[in-house]
Amino acid sequence: MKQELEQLLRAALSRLAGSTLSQTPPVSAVVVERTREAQHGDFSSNVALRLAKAARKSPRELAAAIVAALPSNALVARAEVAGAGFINFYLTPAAYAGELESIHAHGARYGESALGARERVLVEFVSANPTGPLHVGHGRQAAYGATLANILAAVGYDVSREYYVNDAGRQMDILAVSAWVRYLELCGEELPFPENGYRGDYVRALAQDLKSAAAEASLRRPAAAVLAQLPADAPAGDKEAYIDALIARARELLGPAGFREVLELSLEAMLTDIREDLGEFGVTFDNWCSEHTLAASGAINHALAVLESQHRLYRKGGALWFRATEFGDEKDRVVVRENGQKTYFASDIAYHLNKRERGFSRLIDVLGADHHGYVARVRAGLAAMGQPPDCLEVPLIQFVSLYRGSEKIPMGKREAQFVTLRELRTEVGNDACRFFYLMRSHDQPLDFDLELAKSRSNENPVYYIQYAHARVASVMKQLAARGLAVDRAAGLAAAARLTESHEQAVLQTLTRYPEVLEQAAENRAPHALAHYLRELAHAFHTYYNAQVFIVEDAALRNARLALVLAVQQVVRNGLTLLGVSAPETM
RNA sequence: GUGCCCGUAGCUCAGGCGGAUAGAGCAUCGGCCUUCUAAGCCGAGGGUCGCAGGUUCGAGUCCUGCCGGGCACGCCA
Repeated sequence: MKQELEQLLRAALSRLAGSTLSQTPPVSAVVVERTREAQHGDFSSNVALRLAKAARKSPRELAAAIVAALPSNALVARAEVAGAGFINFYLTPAAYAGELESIHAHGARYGESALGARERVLVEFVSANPTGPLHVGHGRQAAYGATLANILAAVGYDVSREYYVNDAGRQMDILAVSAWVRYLELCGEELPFPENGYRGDYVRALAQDLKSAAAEASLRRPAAAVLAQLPADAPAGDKEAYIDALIARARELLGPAGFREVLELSLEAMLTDIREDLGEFGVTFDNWCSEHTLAASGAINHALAVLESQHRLYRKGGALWFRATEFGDEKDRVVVRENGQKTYFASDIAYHLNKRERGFSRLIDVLGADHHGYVARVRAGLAAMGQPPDCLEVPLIQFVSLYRGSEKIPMGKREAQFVTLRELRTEVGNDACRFFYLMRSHDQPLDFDLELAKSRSNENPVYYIQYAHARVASVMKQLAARGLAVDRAAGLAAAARLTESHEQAVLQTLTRYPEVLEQAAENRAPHALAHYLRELAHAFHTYYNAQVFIVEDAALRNARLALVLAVQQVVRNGLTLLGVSAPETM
């Protein structure tokens, strides 16, 4: 509807070009918006106000000329000049009837559009290190990324969802050695647990896995051999030096293959856990991209070669540096350390170059807010490798604080008592969990109240929306119980009977859905959809209380049922994008 | 110190490519179940949009400065 009105305005403007206007204004000047007040019509445009100065006319005068030049259209009952020079559009009943019909015709696909023009977008999200279970912060990133991807796909982007697995580097060694030490404990060895090791219970589970997998305790070594001549651990010594020495010792005692076995098994177990956790949460990926595999394929060397060919690298102090400052970063960055090791940054830019080379024109990285320093660096890297720097977008997801009522739950990785996503989902349920994560803007810190999310009351917005869906289902059951059936065609044909103010309000809200989806996609703002669904549910509940749907008059009854079924359809479509179920009963 | 995010009703937050009288939920107060699910609806009160300037026909929205809060600034991963 909105786009059609914009086209009408553009047509009017080009008719005026050469006379009233010196030239046809740019497409971006033509903006049509929903009105806030019913007395201002259904849609409104401020083009005349924007163009008045250039046209050397008063806004109202120009608006009148534009209105006079508007082609006639079946959607528009009348267009008039109002206020300072706004052009207000009043739609015909047929316009709404047509949109109602469209909802029924498109069903689950209503709201989809071609806005994205099949542009290939890679949405990378979660990408948590596989060194422990996901926590509530990852949950927010998962909900955001999955929903954003759903919405982008709905408006016509060719979307791929990816999880980047940081399975190379020291933190994997630390995980492996943590699991191994727990395994040795299980075998009956007595040795201290490293200060810098991973302490969570899941590491003990990994040790159990190791024990059942390792035939005849083949990975067991005497504690004395493990600990011989190791430096002191914290607090007396350096915990970093200690764990590195312990890793080296493990490699030495188990051999490269044995150590690799421990590492692989731990990694696989963690990834399986993460994959299942996310799967239960309704979050799936098209690709799990392994850093280790990427590095083994030569991607990092390739990226470094590209940088070298552009003369963006230099040596200083034995290390290889990238001239990031030439691309807007605050300092140059090391890509290969003095010891010959490539940095995490090197593999990061290699990964992003790889994304581009796989054919994705737009890269969206969903990251935690604490990663914001990383954005300028990676963008600099992309630019230096000849990629357009604005192809990378990084929505930063602010932190989640958990509350039980008014009491804040302390969190912190170090204390090993941080709340996992699984615990949260188990306690409040997947639906409430996803909705609560999504109802706040992602750049706003989130206070997640467990009591509220669990409450089955009017305080809880999830149920409010789901209830609207279930209520429609209930109406249909009542209908059947009275020996009646819906005649959708008859209802749509009688759409002109939907003249009550509540019916107009429901229609008006329903027809906004495609606009909401496009806006949510363009602003990367899934929460806009959550808010819209609450408004739609409100319009419906109000209507439900004000009017009886199952009336004697068959034409009116079918028209109302067609309207109410359309509400159910749009609620279901929206909830599906949010990853929230749409129940038939509550 | 430098950079990023944020500051809107008692509380939690929408509204941010400038647009007409700033909204919602919760909380508070008052109403509505013999009639399609009351997990619902209707009504009332509640605001210096952090502060000060600027840009213009028009600023919660854009610009500058300040105040306040959060986060980040490694040859860690």
